[in-house]
Amino acid sequence: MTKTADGKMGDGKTGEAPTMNDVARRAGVSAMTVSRALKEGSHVSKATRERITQAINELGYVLDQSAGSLSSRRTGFVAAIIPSINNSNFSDTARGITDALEGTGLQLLLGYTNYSVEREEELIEAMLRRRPEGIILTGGAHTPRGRRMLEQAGIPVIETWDTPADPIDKVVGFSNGAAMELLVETLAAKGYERFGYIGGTTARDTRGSQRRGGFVRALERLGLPSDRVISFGVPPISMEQGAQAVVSMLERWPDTQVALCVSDLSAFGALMECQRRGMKVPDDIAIAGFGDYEIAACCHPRMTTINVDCYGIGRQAALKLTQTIQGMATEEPERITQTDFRVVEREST
Amino acid sequence: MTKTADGKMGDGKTGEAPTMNDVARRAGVSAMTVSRALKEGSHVSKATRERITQAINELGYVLDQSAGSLSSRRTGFVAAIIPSINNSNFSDTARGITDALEGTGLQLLLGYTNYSVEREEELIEAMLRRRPEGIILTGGAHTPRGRRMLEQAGIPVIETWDTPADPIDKVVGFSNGAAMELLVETLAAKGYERFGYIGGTTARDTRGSQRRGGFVRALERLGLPSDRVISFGVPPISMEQGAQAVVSMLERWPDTQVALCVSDLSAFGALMECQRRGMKVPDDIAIAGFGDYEIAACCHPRMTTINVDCYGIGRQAALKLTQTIQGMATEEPERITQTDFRVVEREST
DNA sequence: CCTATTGATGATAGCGATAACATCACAGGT
DNA sequence: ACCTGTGATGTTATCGCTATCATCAATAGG
Repeated sequence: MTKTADGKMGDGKTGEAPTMNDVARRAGVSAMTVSRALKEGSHVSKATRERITQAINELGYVLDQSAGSLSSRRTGFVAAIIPSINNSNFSDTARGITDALEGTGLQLLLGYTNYSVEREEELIEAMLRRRPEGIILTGGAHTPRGRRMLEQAGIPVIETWDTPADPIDKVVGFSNGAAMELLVETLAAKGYERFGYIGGTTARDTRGSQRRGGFVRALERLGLPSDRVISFGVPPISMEQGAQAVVSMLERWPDTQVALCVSDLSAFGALMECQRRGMKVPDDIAIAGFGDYEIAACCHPRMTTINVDCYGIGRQAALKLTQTIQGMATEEPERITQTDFRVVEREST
Repeated sequence: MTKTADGKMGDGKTGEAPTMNDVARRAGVSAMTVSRALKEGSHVSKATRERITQAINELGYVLDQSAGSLSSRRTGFVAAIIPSINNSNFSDTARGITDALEGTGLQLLLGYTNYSVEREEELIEAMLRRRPEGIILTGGAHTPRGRRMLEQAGIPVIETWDTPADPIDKVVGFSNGAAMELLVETLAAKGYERFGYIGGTTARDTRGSQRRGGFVRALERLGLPSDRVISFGVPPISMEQGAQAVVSMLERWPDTQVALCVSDLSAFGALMECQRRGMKVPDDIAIAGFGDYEIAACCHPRMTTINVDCYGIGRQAALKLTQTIQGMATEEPERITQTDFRVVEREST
């Protein structure tokens, strides 16, 4: 309950929210001056600024940015679309984006697709309606219409988490296939020969498919059998599904020496299930994941996995975006940025 | 590369994005009719609608919603502020919100505070600048200015994940203290007597503090010692910190029978650390968490915890919001909604 | 056949801010 | 004293859309 002496009621439930004009009138200046006072680096005298600040506080005024952006033709939005908000790899990327946007005056508009390109298309349109100044996507697989909208939007587009063959604009990512190949090679060098793979069904999860592709390629190159592939559950596959999948795998190919999983989550599920069945990891079976989630470093035994710079992907994507937006001053940033990945060998292999 | 015959270039890189007037001209109607054609439930003849749709496709037009909302005084935004986007409990809530918003034409504007009320205040202001039609917060602890802004915003405010003593407007949550009390009682009934608690330092994480409060209260009521409290690390505490904390606990109070943790994540870290040290859970020490994360159901041994309806909190909050926004038609929804929680007894206790 | 109702469309006037230009006062340099 | 530059402020004209009212035709009811 604020108490005010003026005509309007002061309990915060004023019929209409105050506008910049209300502030201007109260401070005895023009609206333009208020606008200036609210923007850094504008010339407003100290005394005036104080009167305006006071008026703003008295009225409880909050700038209306949608009105402002219509006029200034800058919305201050950056859109980002990730497959899932619940997957800590992608939420790390979202964090990286937000953090890199901090202080730029740009705000993140976040959406998630549930790994569906159709949903992605809807989201692209919904975001584009808000006129973001740039857009960050996960992966390079889009519907034709989605892609067309992106191309025509006239804003920088950054595809991440992948290295599309035919990128729309800019890219910050890595080859999921190559990463998995590296993991296979590393483990093969340790003497493992009978590899199994656990992943989700079908191609909805493009990164998952690419990892499986890398698995097969690497084994073929090494002359090892590459057919022990379990596809289980709709991506993203859960811990529980990882547990079930490893059971299937052990039934079909009981002599499997090492199970590679599409992500640490399914790998963890598999690991726990093996322990539940009294198997020793890595002695009876080795297990490795992908993503280097928190859990991989903490579980027992600690999990071998591929570390991916999720946060860095987000940061770099946002950086590239802001450079391009404010850009022109400095050089245009590189179109393609390859991010690092590395095998983290731990106790599970 | 679209090919067009008109003056403008057709490769999607037209200097200026087309506006509704461009569409109108091309379709031979007024802008108003285009606007109607883009809105469901407006009277536009089939033939006209088709011509407009075609013009839109040819031009690659996308509605500018910021302009629209200025005019219609409805932004179509709902703001939500959560402590962390990386915590699956809260991202579940965010999912619940998004899902409940689906089809309402409302879009989520998501921000996270990193458990800082100062950051929350900044976020509240940033979001309010976008004129959301409602706002969903986590917890009932805000800065005075943050609270004032919320009260004056003139939009429905929903506080979640908690039951504030003095709510701003509406609430969807549960008592974190009561939930922890229930857990203590349940375990005490099984015969445990020497309880320890692992949580983060200080009050930044209000829900964490309340859980600890419930722990102490319940034990006092039962006449059991309530001083075995380890505060370790800045909230939210990680798996790794949980592991370290349980070590401290065992050093100080080696005969602790059961360790309750502020969340499943720290509980999991503790569980793994105990196994690493060759302790049997629950025989040598029992462990329980809070939140019923995916990991609790999947680890070995499976973890006893408190299940909280994270997704439902989000869903119900968003539902309450949309009801209030479109509202008036039906009854105003209840101000306070208590959500369920329950003890899930598993193998770790 | 006349009025009432509904559907389809257009014209006009903002929504609340800011860009761009216009003033005016004043400080310095000469 | 004169010119110039700059800081402080105001005025005007949009930004791209939609609310609202107005118009006119077609349909329905009696």
